[in-house]
Amino acid sequence: MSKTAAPALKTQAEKPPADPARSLGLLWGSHRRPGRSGLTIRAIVDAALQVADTEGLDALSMRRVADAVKVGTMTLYSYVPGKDDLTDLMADTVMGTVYADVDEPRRQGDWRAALRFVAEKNWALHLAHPWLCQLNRPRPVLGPHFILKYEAELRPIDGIGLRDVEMDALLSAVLTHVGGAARVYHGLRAEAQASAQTDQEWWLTQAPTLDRLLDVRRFPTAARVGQSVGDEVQAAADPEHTLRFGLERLLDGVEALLAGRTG
Amino acid sequence: MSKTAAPALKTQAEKPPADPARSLGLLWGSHRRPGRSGLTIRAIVDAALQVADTEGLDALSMRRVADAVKVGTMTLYSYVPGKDDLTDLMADTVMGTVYADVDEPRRQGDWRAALRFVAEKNWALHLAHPWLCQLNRPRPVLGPHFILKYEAELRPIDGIGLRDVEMDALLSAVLTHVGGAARVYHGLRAEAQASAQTDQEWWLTQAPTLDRLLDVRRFPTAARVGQSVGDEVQAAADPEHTLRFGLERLLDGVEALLAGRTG
DNA sequence: ATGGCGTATCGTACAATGTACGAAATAGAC
DNA sequence: GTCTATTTCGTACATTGTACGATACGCCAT
Repeated sequence: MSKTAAPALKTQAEKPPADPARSLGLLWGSHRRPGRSGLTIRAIVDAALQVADTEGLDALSMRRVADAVKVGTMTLYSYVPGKDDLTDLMADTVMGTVYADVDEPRRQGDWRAALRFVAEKNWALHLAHPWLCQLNRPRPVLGPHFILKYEAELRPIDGIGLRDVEMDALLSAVLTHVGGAARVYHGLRAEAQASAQTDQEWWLTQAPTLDRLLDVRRFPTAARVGQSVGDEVQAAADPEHTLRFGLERLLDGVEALLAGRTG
Repeated sequence: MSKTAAPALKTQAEKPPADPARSLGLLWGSHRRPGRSGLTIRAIVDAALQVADTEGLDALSMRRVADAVKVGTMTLYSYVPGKDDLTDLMADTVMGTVYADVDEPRRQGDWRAALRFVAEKNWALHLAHPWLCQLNRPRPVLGPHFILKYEAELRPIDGIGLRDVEMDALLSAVLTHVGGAARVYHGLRAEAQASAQTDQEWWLTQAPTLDRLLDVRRFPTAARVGQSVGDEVQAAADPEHTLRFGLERLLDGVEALLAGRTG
């Protein structure tokens, strides 16, 4: 029927092997060894970070990065196997900027203070690099800075009475929570910017449309709570409140668990 | 320089207005009104869901969907303004499959049982539709099924002693937690499938490479905990454990808060 | 039945993307 | 200075979302 003569059809999802050893080696290797043109992996990653931080992940293309470092597009591929590896490098790189050293979280006091500190720093990380929760790498990155960050975040909750897997689960819960709040936060920001309005104005313009559609009779709770949340968003402090509330509940829950074990 | 004669350059991020009223109207409108070819929005969304569920979000293209419903690609655009709106419709549609009715969570018992039920159902939702945590819509979808789900999830925690914004924050924390666990879960699954190995085998093949790179002297805690987590993953039950641990801590924390207020 | 009108259909086209391929240029070894 | 291996990068291609316009069809007045 259609005249398109497909040269090859992919019924299965077939990707090139994506050698994990190669990727790991890249992450852990030296990024400062210059090539013939004086270019380094470090410089490529820095340029990519610059683009992503200032123009968003959508603007991050291989051509764009190549232009930024003044080489031909394909030259990048002699430094980095592909775009995914580049984003891995970007992610691992910013992981190195979170803590001054591997014991900084530990120095904040008890484990509660440390986890609050961890949450704060990760929140700041997501604010500085909005693309972090956009890039959708399925596998964890496992670069050196990531491991170091993991170590830094585990230390203050080591020995407080949790099993190893519980420590991991707790940390994962905190980080996931921060990431989720950041996603919401950026969603609101993007919305505001897209409509060239403030968050407040967005809710005001959307309210009439929603009111007509959202029947208070059918959705009494949702309508009331949504209204309250909308009011708070107008008051501007919202996603951080959500973040703090969930975090404190989580910490209280851990405290209860520990108390139950020692008591 | 380059011979590409760009007809228009975008220095700024300029998107077509993406009329929110239009999108909302589409979400809340009738999806069963057939066009001249007998096609309906419902049928399009169903076909898109089929593709995304079975072949992944990467395989979801307008051409693919159009083929599935046996129309020309551009015909879709007389039903749906664009791909983003289609994914919005997909998301809202599956939101309607989570609960049997709006009071199902409430019927599970107290608020703890209800929230556990909510977490379970959302977990199942993410397992059935892996693309859910991949699609990166910045703004919330706000379709009818989404609102109904929100209502269903709010009701059991209404009147237990939380302020409105706290109810929203708590629910958001639970859902974010589930989503995060699901992301990890799918990451492991994808990894295993990509390498045509089981999770266990993946850890086994990666372990030697990692051991060489990951110095136990520099990362004692991370090395030990990572090892433990790896062992548990081999034991197969892991992401659900992480999910359950964080959830229970969160619930305990809420309980402590409520006890502090009434006591 | 027939003519006309409005809209649904959809073939073609275009800009953008990641990257495979292979020719050209260049640095280092002798 | 010549040879060789590697780096550089222009070109090309498949794939994506979707803008544009020509076409074809259903419906209504006649």
